[in-house]
Amino acid sequence: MRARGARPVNEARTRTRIQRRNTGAILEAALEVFSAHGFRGATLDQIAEVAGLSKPNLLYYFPSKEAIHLELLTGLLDLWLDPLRALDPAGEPVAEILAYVRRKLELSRDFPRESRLFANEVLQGAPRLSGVIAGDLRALVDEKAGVISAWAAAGRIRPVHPRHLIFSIWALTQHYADFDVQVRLVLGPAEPDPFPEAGRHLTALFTRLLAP
Amino acid sequence: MRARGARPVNEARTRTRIQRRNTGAILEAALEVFSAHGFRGATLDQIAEVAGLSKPNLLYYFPSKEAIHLELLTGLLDLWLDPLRALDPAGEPVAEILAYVRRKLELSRDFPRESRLFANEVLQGAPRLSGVIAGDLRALVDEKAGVISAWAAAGRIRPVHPRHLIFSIWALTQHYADFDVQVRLVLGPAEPDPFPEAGRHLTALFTRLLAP
DNA sequence: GTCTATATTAAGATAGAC
DNA sequence: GTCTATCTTAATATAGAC
Repeated sequence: MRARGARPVNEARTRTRIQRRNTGAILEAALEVFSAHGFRGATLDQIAEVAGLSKPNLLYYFPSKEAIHLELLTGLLDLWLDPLRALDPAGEPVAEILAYVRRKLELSRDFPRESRLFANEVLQGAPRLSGVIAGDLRALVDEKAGVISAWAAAGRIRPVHPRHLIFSIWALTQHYADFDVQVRLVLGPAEPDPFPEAGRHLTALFTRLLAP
Repeated sequence: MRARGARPVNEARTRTRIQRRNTGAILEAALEVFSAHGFRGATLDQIAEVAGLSKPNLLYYFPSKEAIHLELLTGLLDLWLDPLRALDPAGEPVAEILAYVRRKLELSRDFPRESRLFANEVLQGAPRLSGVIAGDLRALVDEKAGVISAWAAAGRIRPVHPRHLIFSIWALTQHYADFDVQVRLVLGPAEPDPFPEAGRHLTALFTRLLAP
């Protein structure tokens, strides 16, 4: 046993490790609860219970409920926009767009809670995201819309409104995360995993829309 | 001036007229507030203020916040499902489906709050709608999926997964209501009304997908 | 039918012991 | 760092006068 205050470096490392574990548990629990009930519908009690911590302990790591929510939203932006960033102007047009669709559908399958977190936020007027949407996201869409327009002008894809094409990709892929409950209830128990069929359907849809 | 209690029939009519006006104002205000903030995020104070009534007066007409919300949801179901019901097996296949798309897009344009009310509900697990979805809605989709399959089998439209086609129509049209804020922020102020362009885009999309 | 006043509960946040 | 206890506010709902 060492004296109190000794080896501050190790102490710091220990604290950091605990902090990381707890911060991670809180964010994971918050994602679960916020995505299922929205910001107002979620309670710190629920998040604390899911995280396995006490409510005051949550507020030791984050200053407020709002701060946890904001941390989640901003932390997820990159994950959410990376597939569009990856659209390569030098690639084969139809293959590039189909790859984007596939990656977005994989996000819906693998990160449905993240999708619903964003959907909740945008649905309620995007109060915390309007800046990013009107800024970074709009700039990115403008850039990629230019790429798509150039492909269409060169006859490498059929003519299409580039921004509405991007909206269509978002709408069609995110639908399988955001409306997951409805999709599964309508398909019924005989089709427990909608994603393989959804992938084939969307591939056909965008191929027929775009292949020259 | 007539004696208290006289002419009960007229009294009743008067009450009924006031009741109708107030009940309508409450539901209109509730739609505004619930669609913008979700069930938990909405407060009776907000609804009362928008309706121009006092909070206790709200609860004179409806037994609870939950009851107002449920009345809205169930009251909107017909409006929401009618376009799919109208899909005519005897019509020209591509025209029928394009008409369905157009009617759904018009619903998004003209009743965006209703769309967001449903979206909020389904997004959060459809706690109050899962019965209808697994029942009436699923039966309706099954029926119309049969029609679409028959059209495809007869070579009158290109082969397509009928249920995922219906999901695609829902996703693409409702996106313009549910993600309206994002659509407008990304398009920017130069394009203040996304719907005309959206209509042309979706017509092209479904024509290329389905026209044999 | 409508209002003021209030009961009751839930939820975000803090104090202070350990 | 973590907990129990508690403060404070806000929100649903009700009582009771008019």
